[in-house]
Amino acid sequence: MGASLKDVAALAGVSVKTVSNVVNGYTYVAPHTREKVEQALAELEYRPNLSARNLRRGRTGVIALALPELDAPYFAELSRFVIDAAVERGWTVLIDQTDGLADREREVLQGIREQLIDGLIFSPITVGREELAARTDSTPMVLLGERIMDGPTHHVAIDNQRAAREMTEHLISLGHTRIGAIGAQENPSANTAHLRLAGYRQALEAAGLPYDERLAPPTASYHRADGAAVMRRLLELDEPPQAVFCFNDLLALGALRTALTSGLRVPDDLALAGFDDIEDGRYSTPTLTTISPDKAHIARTAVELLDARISGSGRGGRPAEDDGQREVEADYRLIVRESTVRP
Amino acid sequence: MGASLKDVAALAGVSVKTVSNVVNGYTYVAPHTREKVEQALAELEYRPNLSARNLRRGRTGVIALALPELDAPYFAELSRFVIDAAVERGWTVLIDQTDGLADREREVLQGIREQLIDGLIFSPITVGREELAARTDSTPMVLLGERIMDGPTHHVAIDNQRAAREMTEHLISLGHTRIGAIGAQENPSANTAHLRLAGYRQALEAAGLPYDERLAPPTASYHRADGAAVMRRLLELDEPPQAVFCFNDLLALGALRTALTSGLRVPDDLALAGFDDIEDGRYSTPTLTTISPDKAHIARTAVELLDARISGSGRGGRPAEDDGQREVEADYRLIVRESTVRP
DNA sequence: TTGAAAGCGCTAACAA
DNA sequence: TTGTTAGCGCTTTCAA
Repeated sequence: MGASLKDVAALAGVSVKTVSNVVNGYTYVAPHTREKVEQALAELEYRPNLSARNLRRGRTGVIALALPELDAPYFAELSRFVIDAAVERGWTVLIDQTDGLADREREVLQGIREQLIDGLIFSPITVGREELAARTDSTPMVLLGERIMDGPTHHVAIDNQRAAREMTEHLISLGHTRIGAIGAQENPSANTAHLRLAGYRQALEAAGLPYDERLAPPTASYHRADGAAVMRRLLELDEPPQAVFCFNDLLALGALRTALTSGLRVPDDLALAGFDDIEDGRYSTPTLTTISPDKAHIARTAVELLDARISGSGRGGRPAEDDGQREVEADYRLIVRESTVRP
Repeated sequence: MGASLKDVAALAGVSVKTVSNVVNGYTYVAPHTREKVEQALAELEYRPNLSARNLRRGRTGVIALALPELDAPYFAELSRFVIDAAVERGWTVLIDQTDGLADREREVLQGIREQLIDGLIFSPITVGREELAARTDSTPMVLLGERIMDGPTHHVAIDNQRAAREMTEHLISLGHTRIGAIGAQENPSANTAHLRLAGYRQALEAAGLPYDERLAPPTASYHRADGAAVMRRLLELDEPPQAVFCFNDLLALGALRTALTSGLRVPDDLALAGFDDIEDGRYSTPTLTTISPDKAHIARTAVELLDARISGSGRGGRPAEDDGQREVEADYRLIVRESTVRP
C-alpha cells in the first residue's frame, strides 16, 4: 500500500488533521505549514485511499450505468454522453451489462453493487412497472428510455409513441398505403416496443389505413440480423409492403441489406425508416431516415436528476419535496434522409 | 445507511465475528447459530459495505477499462467482451474515456483512480513507449492493442503489421497495382497506424510496387467522416487508386459512402478493405472485406493477465517471476467479403 | 465453535 | 491555526 496520511504527517512533522486539511484544500493553513506538507506529500507520492475516504464520508463518488448491451450503437453512443456528463460532475461510472435478461435486470434493481455506488442510471428492457415498484433498494435511481407512467422513479425519455406516429405519418405522406413495421415484441413488458407500435397504429388509423398484423411481425431482439430476417419474411408476402418502419436503426440496417440484396431499390421500390439516429445510418447507402433522440440531452438530464437525488438523500441535503418522482421528456427530431426520399 | 454487522450480531445475539463468518461462508459455524444469523441477516436486509470491506482487505474488486471512445464500434464490441470476462471473475468494471487525448492518457497512466481500482486495462492511442516506461503508479496494468516491443508492461495485441501486409497482399492478388491506404497518422507515437502502414508498404515492396505517398494521406482520426473525406481526395488524383486499404472499418465505411455516391461500383471500379471486423461491415452493401481480430480472445486474455498480476502483487501471492512483462499475440483472420471480390 | 478487540486510512468534532 | 481522538464497517489475529 502507498503512503498514508499518517506517514505524510510524520515526515512533515505535523498532525494528521493538518495534512488532511491541505489535501482537502481547506483554508486556515499557515503558508509555511502548507508548504512543508505539500513537500512531504510530493515526496511520498501520497494518494488518498478512496475506500477509507468513502467509508468515512458515506459516499463513493461512483455511479453505475446499467444497460442491455454496450455494443449496440445506440447504447454505446448514449454511454459516451452519460460518462462525459458524469465525469464533469466528478463522478466515476461503472458499467453493468444486463443483456436485457430479466434476471440481471432484477439484480440491478435490487442493488448488486449497493454501497459501492452512490446512484444508478438504468435502461431496462424487460422489467415492468410492478418490478420497479417492488424495488426495496434505496440507492437513488434514474430510469432511461422508458416511459412508464406513474412509475415510482425519476426517468427521462422521449415521447416514443408520438415519434413513432410522426415517422409513420411521414411514410404515409409519401403516398405509401401498405406500410410495414419491424420490431414488435411479444414480451408484454417491452415498453418501448409497445409504445412505438402504438404510435404506428395510431398513424395508420388516423389515415384510414388498415392495420395488418402480418405486416408487423415480432422480432427476437433489436439487432441487424433480426431486421434482415424479418424483412425476408415481409418480402415473401403476397403483397409486400411499400414502406417499412423499423423500431430501431439496427433493424433498419439489417432490413436494408435484405432489400438491396433482393434487388430492390431503396427508396424507389421500398422506403425504409429507422429510429435512434446512430452513426451507421448517416453513412449507409442510402442514408437512413430516422428519429433522432437528443442523446446528449438525455444523458445530461439523467445525470442531473441523479445528482439531485443523491444530494437530496443525504442528511442535511435538499428538502424532501425536491426528491419527488419526476419525468423529463427529452427532445427528438425526425430526420429525413435517402432511405425514404430520393434527394 | 443500511444495517451493519453489528446490528445483525445484536439481533441474532451473537458476536460480530460469527456474523462475518456466516456472511463469508466460513465453515465451522454451528448449524443452529448459522440459522439464527441468517434469519437476522434477512430481516435486516443486510448488505456488506464494500468500502469498509475494501479498506480492510486492501482490494476493491474493481478494475478500470481505459479506452479512447466507447462509441467507436470496435471499442464498444471489445468492451462488451472485457466486461463479460471481468464479471465472470467477480470483478466490476469502470470506464475511463480518454478521447485519445494525450493528457488524459497520461492521467490514466499516473493513476487517477488508484486505490479505487485493483487493476487497469488500457488501450492507448497517443502515449508512446517513453511515457509508459516513465509510469510510477504501481497499479497492475495490461495494455491492449499496442505492440510496443520491450514495453514495460504486459500487453495483448494481434500482429498488426503482418495482418496489414496480408490484407495488402490480398488486394495485390486481385490484380490491383495502384493501391491506396487510408489511416496513416502524423503523430509519431500512433503505434498501431505505423504498424499497419509498415505492413502495407512491406507488401507493396515485396510485389515490386512503388510506394506513392499521395496514395496514403494521413487522417485526423479514425471515424467515418475521415474516411469519407480522404476518399474524396484520393478520387481527385490524376490517377486514382484501384483499391484502398483502410486502417479500420469506420474509415472504410466512410470511404465506401464516398465511392458509391461518386458513382463508382465497389468492388468493380474500386476495391475497398477495412480492419477490425465491426458488425456494420457485415451488413453494409457491399459487405466489407476486413481483418477480424479475435476480440473475445483479446478481452479474455487481458483479463486473465491482469488477474495474474493482481494476485501476484499481493503479499504472499505468486512468485515474482510469474509477474514478468509478457506479450500475448492474439489471433486474427482475413475475411474476404463483397467489397473486394464480387461473389 | 465463538468472542473480544485491534486496526485498515480517513474525516470531523472538539480542544488547545 | 493546529492537534487529539473517536469511529465509519469490516476482517482477522488471538483467546477462550
